[in-house]
Amino acid sequence: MTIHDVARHAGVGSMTVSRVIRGAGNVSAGMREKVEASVRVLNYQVNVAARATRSRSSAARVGILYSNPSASYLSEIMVGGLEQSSRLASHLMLERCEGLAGQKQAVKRLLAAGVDGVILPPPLCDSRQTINMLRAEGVTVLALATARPMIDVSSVRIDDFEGALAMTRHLIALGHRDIAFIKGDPQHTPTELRYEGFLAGMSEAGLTVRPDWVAQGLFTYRSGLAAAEKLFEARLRPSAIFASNDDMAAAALAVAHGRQIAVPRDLTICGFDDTAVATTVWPEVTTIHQPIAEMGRAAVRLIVDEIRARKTGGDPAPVHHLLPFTLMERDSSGPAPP
Amino acid sequence: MTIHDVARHAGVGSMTVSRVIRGAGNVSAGMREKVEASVRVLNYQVNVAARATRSRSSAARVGILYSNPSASYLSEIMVGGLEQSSRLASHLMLERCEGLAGQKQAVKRLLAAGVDGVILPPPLCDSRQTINMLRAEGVTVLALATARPMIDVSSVRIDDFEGALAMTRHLIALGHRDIAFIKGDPQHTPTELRYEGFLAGMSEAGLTVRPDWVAQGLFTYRSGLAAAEKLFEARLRPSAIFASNDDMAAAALAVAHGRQIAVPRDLTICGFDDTAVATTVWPEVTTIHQPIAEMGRAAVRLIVDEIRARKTGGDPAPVHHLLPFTLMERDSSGPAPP
DNA sequence: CTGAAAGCGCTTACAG
DNA sequence: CTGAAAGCGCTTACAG
Repeated sequence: MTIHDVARHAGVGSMTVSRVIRGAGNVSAGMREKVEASVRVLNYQVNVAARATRSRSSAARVGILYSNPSASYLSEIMVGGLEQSSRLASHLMLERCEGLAGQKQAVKRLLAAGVDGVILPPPLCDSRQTINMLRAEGVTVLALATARPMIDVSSVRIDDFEGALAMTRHLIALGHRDIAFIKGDPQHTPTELRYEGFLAGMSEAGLTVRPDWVAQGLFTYRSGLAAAEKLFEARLRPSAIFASNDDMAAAALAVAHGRQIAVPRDLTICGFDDTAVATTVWPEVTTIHQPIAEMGRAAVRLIVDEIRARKTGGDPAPVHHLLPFTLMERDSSGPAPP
Repeated sequence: MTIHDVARHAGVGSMTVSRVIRGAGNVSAGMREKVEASVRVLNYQVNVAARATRSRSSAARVGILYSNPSASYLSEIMVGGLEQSSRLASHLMLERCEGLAGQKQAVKRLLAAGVDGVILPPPLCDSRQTINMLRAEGVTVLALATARPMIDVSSVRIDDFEGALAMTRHLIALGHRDIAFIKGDPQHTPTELRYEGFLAGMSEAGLTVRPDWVAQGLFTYRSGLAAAEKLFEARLRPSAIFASNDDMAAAALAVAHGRQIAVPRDLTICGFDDTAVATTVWPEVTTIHQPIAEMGRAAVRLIVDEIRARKTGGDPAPVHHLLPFTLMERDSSGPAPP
């Protein structure tokens, strides 16, 4: 089943079929319809390999460079990324690195494989050093799920501030007024924004934030254990704990369980990110869902566009794409006790 | 940089270069060396797209059909699978499904995309129904990380019995004699094998298994909570708990934490699989690591071989590939208390 | 707006 | 064992 079979079936030239399937312009409506009908009838599918040989510019090679911490995102990124990549006839590569030395090696491997662009999930998305290393080799870079996009680097993300604000409003709507917060690692970009979103939500409801109800965490489970213990040692016990990621929310859940505090009857706990652990623990954690698959799709689309523009001599401006998040209401949250 | 550049550099014909890079026979040692040297000097890389156009048989399309529970494996599978896939110039697709209806739709989408073969991670790898559905459409199937391979379906896996045996021996070597076990979901294939491996390890050391130290779980965190609570209510407390997966080990850890039992000082806890949760919780869980990336690589290689054999009119026998596991000693295990 | 020709980089026959 | 020719299925110029 080739382009020529479709052309014969539709009674047009092969070039017209090529134009239609590529979505190129310069095709009359009548021709387009005939071709599209034939494509449907014959169940034609482009041969991406053949396409790639001829149109060098289409065969963009895109790498995803990740380090351990973001592994939980990875499969979801791949779901969207692979789909988009096969649609664009681009090639997707996965490369893992750890530490700075490992990073340099990984960049070398990617270059040897001929990458044109690299997508960086967290936390590498916020490493100026990594970005510069890649750019020095002429590689196009895109930051995925970063909280603070750099003005000169294309990004795909959700709004962390708005996410935290939405969660805080949700808790307040459930009747909670005594809300504690577990902050994330000060080194990571989402930390500040999520905390500010929380403060904004409290403030707009006229609620105060007690200093002993704010605990410092590091986004790890272990830090969540310590933070939760600290919160429970406060003079008054909050009716809800908003942890700024799911790992720490899961830890808070474990601590509550150990203290025989029933969740959500006596205490509401919620997180952020909707990673695997949120649905692993029990009760499952109410959290802010990042549309990671969608973000992977968008990332591949944007970076391939940018690569193509660059190959044809252009100097495309960075694109910043903001996607909507979703508040996932699960069993770890409930109305405030009377 | 093409095959012709290499040929010119080496002073041979392009066909000779093609033979060398493909690893085909019929090349004299002298020629081979000259070509290999030039490849190295010029840093030549095959253009997989071009290769794929000519050798039709290479352009195998492989789908990975997964359902939610195995999502934690997915990124690791992709790491190995993508690498192998790009080496073989095959195409990898990802498709998710939930429930039986979703499964039928997913199979339809995969067929529409023209898959030749489908890799099934757990738990779909053990669904005769799914396998038959795919086979009815002429699709080659491979079961990944199944515990009980079906005689007529190719598989890539580790030995669950040996894994559980190794962990049990490890605990015994640490001085533990009072070892409790949390079983998995009776519906899943690894459950029985892991339990048998545990029994074999205990038996060969002349240790008895107390009935009240064996708890039934379902592989979920929640079931692990209940199972651990039950174990702690036994008349005597074990010095080690071997949970048959990491989710349940994490739950046991949470229960121990709640009861102020120090891990690993007063209690050793270990799991199986080495999924993300094993390194999320604290202390990190000692567990049996499945080499998932390697398994992804092997799965793609085997299924592409099988697809090619079938395309050329052959009727290849199913292949069963067993990979070695690794015991990951982390902080949740330690010597038995005196 | 449409199509016949040339060529992408490789491999499959075919001939020596 | 070695290589010149033809062709994979598509797209990029080029001509109408």
